Amino acid sequence: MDSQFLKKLGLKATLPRIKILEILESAGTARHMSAEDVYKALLEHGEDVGLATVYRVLTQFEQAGILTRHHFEGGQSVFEMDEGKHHDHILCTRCGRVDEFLDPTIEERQKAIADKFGYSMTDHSLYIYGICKECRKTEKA
Amino acid sequence: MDSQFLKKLGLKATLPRIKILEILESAGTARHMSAEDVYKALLEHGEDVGLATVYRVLTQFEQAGILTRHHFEGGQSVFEMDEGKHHDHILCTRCGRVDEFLDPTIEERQKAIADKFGYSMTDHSLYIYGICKECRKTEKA
DNA sequence: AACAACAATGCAAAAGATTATCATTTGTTT
DNA sequence: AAACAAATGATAATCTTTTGCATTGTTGTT
Ligand SMILES: [Mn+2]
Ligand SMILES: [Mn+2]
Ligand SMILES: [Zn+2]
Ligand SMILES: [Zn+2]
Repeated sequence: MDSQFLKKLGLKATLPRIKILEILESAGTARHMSAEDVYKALLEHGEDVGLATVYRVLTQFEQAGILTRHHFEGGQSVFEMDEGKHHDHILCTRCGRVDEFLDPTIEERQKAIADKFGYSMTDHSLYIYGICKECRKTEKA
Repeated sequence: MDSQFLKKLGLKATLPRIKILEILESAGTARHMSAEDVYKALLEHGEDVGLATVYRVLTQFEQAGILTRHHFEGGQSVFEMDEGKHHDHILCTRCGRVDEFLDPTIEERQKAIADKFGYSMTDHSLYIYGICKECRKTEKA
């Protein structure tokens, strides 16, 4: 039960939090969701949760370390459940497709650069933008 | 004269554009400026330019390819004059310090990843966040 | 140098995303 | 079940950026 999971995080097991957790866990392919996305998904499931609450809960989940916030190009923050392993993103600016990758060489180099400049690295963000294979196909017309 | 430069870009040589160009060219250390930063700098120089115009002109300069827009963590876009060579950024989340670097290995790997996933890469953004040496010193107290 | 044509500007309003306020409801503990 | 604190929802507020529109400025032409 998600209630137990929430309590372990020190969060009250409220209905909105349980529902948002369900949405995020069952997101499948559309793992990267904006607050608005989550809000709409809730409405579709017939759940009556305010948008302000969605924002609040997402921020709490982020602080609790169970999800990550990303700043993809163009406005809103997007969130995704943490599946333990860090990864970066490559996305199609045409159709919005998102793929995930982890490149040990890049990770390593980042650390080396931080050291070289005298920074203690706390975080990093890497986004690759491009046009996916599908979109290039469609566009050939 | 900046007027000629602007005309070559197909932009009318208006006072706001000339002044904004001057600000950006002479920014020195504070090369990474938000629209608000540019606006304040103009006011300090006694120039009476509207904030809306600053936003418009910065966007035009970006489209003309003479400056680059970045999305650092936390809010506003920042702009910097293009000095020809692409580079990435490492920044201190404590004091706002920004350093620039270019790592051929990382650039190479990014391209390889795009290929592997079938994307034709159009752009990428890499930010490393951390605490700079100075800030770590101050904080030891 | 004055003119017409059209682009650019400034102000204020609008928009979009996120956060804050506060009365009311809910979860948890007793 | 009662009591207390925490969480919610509706709405207002904030912050950044964009837009609308009347006015002004720039440029090529008389
Ligand atoms: Mn991801
Ligand atoms: Mn730079
Ligand atoms: Zn695509
Ligand atoms: Zn610092």
